[in-house]
Amino acid sequence: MTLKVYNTLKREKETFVPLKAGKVGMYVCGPTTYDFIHLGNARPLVVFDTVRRYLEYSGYEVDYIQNFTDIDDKIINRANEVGEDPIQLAARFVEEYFQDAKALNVRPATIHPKVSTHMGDIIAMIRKLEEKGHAYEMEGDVYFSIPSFKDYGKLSGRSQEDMQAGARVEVDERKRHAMDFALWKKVKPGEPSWDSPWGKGRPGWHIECSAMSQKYLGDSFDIHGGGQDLIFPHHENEIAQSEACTGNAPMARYWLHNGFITVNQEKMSKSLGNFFTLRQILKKFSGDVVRFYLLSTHYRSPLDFDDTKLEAAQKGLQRLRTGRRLLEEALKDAARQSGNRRPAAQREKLADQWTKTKHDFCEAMDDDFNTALALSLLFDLARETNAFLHGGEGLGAEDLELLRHVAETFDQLAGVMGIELAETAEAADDSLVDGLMDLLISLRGEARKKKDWATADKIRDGLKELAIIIEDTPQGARWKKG
RNA sequence: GGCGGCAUCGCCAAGUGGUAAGGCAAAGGUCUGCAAAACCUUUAUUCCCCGGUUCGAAUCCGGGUGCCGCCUCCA
Repeated sequence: MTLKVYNTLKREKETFVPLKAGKVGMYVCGPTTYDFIHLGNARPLVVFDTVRRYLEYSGYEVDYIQNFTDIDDKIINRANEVGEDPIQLAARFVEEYFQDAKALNVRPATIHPKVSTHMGDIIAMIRKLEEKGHAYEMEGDVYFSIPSFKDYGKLSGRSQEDMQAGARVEVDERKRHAMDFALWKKVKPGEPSWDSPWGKGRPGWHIECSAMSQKYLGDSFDIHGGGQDLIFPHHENEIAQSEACTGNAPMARYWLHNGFITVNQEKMSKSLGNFFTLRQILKKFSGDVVRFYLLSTHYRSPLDFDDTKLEAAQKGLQRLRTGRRLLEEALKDAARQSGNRRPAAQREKLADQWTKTKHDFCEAMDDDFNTALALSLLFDLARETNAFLHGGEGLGAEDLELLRHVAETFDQLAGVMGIELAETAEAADDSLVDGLMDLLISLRGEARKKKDWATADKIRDGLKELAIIIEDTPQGARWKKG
């Protein structure tokens, strides 16, 4: 099977072929750390973390680089507002970022480079651009010269003429071309600054990604990811800087861009004021519900946000978890393992579904990471597994072996999506709670034997208040955290 | 004005030429003391509209309508 990815550069799906066999170099634009991330920021984190997991599942060794923009106008402005040192403020939100990422089960990148610790690399690249005639200095500022790079516009599909006509920003008169952009900004009073050949100053926004991706992944690498709004100007400018600097093209072979989160069909953004921070959302829903919700739509489609969507995601995820739990109980319940194996037809039906699931899952993910389809396959497998368990009492050795395979597949495939279905060890390992629950359940069992429904229901309702659900089964009552 | 995307059941959503996945919600049934969970059954002759190509289109082409995004910091 071959992986196909939609490449923004070509505007079509292409077969993915890495530069080096068995290895993938991947760069994803990370956040500017001046505040908590919002849900819109969370989407690329989850999407590209899933891309990474699937590449690894497919056997690739992945070098995953995600930067932090820790020097920037927004950071300086925020720092001035709250009276905090900008470098310190940025560092603080880097820490907060890692907490959010962990809640979403987003693994740390191989390397998380920061602008503030790569000044030498950035300055060296600007100098090289200057030497090659792609950059010019004006009174301490350095600009990239658009006309010096003939491919400018190839990612976003604009011609240089289009852009000149469409330029609405106030044009700095000193620039040679309206669209020339800053590589280095001369220091202003009260701003953090670094020494450079052009005097004190700080880097422009785009140069960091060119310098840092080159440092860690080389002149040319496999995948560059980010949100659709970065296509222009950010990624267009990265291409100009990197390819002008090295003379090699392409900077990245595959450009992947995720769609936006919208609220009432409008883009969620800070300027519209319609954003929700991840922290706000995590007060009502767990990180894996948010992750499940984000992956339930293809990554390039827009995704509309509201609570009802997350509630639906929560219930769907719960259904998968229940299926996984019933499976675990069957595997552990010695009483059911009576040796009366199921009819072969029943077993074959489940075995077929199991085989089909593994195959179709890869096919779905190979088709430009179709996580929505991939997740639906887990539902199909869950239904078939539940039906199998529902279809009789005893389980023979062959049945158990099959169920163990199914359980393993559930965990593996859900793991590719970054979702834990099996109860985690830490959640299961609470002997005090277990002991108390055993006691309550046995008391309730005695009440039920005496048909004392009032007492039995009081215990069940009381526990429900504490978010513990009691379910009666022919094998006795069981409980779970709601 | 330039460039791009989207329109599929009440809601979400997959499906790029072969006769509409999946989830949530809803209805009926099995199980249950009642529940819960699970299972079974039902719920789009139809994919924004109008033409066209084709043996055959949600899927391709043309036109229209509506919505959204980028072109300025933004994931």
